[in-house]
Amino acid sequence: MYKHTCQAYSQGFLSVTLVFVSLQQAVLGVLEAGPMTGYDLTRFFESSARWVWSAPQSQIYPLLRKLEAEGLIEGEEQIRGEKLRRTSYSITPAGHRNLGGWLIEAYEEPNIRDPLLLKALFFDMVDAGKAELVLRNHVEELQANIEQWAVHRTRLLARDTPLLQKRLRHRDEEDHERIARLKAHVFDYLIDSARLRIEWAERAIELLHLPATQLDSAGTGR
Amino acid sequence: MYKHTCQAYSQGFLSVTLVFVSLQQAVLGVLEAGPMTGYDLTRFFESSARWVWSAPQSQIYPLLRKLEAEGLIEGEEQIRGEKLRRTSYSITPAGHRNLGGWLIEAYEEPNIRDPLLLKALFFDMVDAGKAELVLRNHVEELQANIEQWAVHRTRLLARDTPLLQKRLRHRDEEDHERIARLKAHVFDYLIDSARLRIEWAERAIELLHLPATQLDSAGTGR
DNA sequence: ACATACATGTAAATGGTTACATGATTTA
DNA sequence: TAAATCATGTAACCATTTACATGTATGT
Repeated sequence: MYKHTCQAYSQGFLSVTLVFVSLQQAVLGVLEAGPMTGYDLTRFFESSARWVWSAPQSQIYPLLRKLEAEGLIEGEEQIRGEKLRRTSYSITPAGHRNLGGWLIEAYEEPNIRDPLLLKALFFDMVDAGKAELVLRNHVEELQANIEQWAVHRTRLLARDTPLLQKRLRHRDEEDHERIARLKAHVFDYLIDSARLRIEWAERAIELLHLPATQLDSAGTGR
Repeated sequence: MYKHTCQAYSQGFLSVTLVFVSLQQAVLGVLEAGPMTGYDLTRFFESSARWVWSAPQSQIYPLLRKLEAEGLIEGEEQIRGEKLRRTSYSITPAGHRNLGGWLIEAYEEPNIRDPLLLKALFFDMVDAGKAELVLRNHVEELQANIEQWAVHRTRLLARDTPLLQKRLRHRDEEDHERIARLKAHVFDYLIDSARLRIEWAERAIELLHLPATQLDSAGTGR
């Protein structure tokens, strides 16, 4: 997220600064499965059932031109029907190297910036019922997300998503199970963290409503 | 995070669009405890032991001028020593209303954009040992964060942070315990979600290294 | 014929990061 | 007297969001 700079190595005077921007890596990672057009990528990043990264259409096309200018992807013009031209992009060897380099770079936590937690910090300033509504809404949203993620997770384990199928075609068969498991595990995290958040929100609702007299007896332990 | 627009109410032709930007609300929320200078706010948002929101100094001063122009905060010039002028800002009644309105507005989940999950999705493309290093680094970082958050949580429960003490001075004594508990509960979440992430990362390391032959027997259940 | 999906583009505004810049006051 | 802290500012750049814009192909 955002721009991170990282001293990749600095020995003597040599010091290379890598800039890593994640939408770029997300696009490279998706294209690693196989060629796609800007339109395909747009649909993928715009909805994609709350995938790990999202981007509006207006970010995709300029990025594709930038990546092509840098030689990380390569476009091939195609004609559909009579006039409709479209460009199918594939990742180049340089793109592969760029992605691989990013993957093994040290990860630095972006700063936490969670608007709901920010609200929760100040919920004592407003009516408990109204604060509760905000939290209940959030719980419902999370529950819907969990269902979508669970479906996606199951499909990954069954190797039943279009992207994964394309990707596995150029990988050794003996690795297929490991690859599917690793990807599904990412959705394990999304599901479990949403569940944790639901539990947290429900406990927060309790705390909002506890009257002063009951507070001293309730547990604070940890 | 970022700009969200929300149809606060639309009856007949009346339609009010609220724009809510969280750094603004974070600053208002902090100033609700009591007046502060730009410098105080800068230190608070720059480090603040991984608080819920962060911002560099370069964002603070322009924001303060903007909030003052909108009448949400009010600056008072002070002189320290002979020449050094500084401005102490307090929240105005309009600022209070703005903050209160934001707090009870519906929360809409920002899109997930988690660079580590993105990396994890593609970890099958690189050497397992190198991917493991990235995850182990992350686990260490999280453990350090947990310690800081745990300290802060304990201090909140003991009503032992400067900001909370300032804040409680203008609140009914019978609410103090509830307020402290609510704020501490936010740090409960930070701590628990970091623990979950650590567990997830450790399981991911296992998955990275499982040889093809072992994979079929290991559990996938859920 | 009309709506929907395919396909690509641009512009303006906001929020965030990094870096540069300057000077006063306090403490060691 | 030098270093650290107090105090405030600006400029350039990047990532993201929202909105506008245009045209083709396909299915009903």
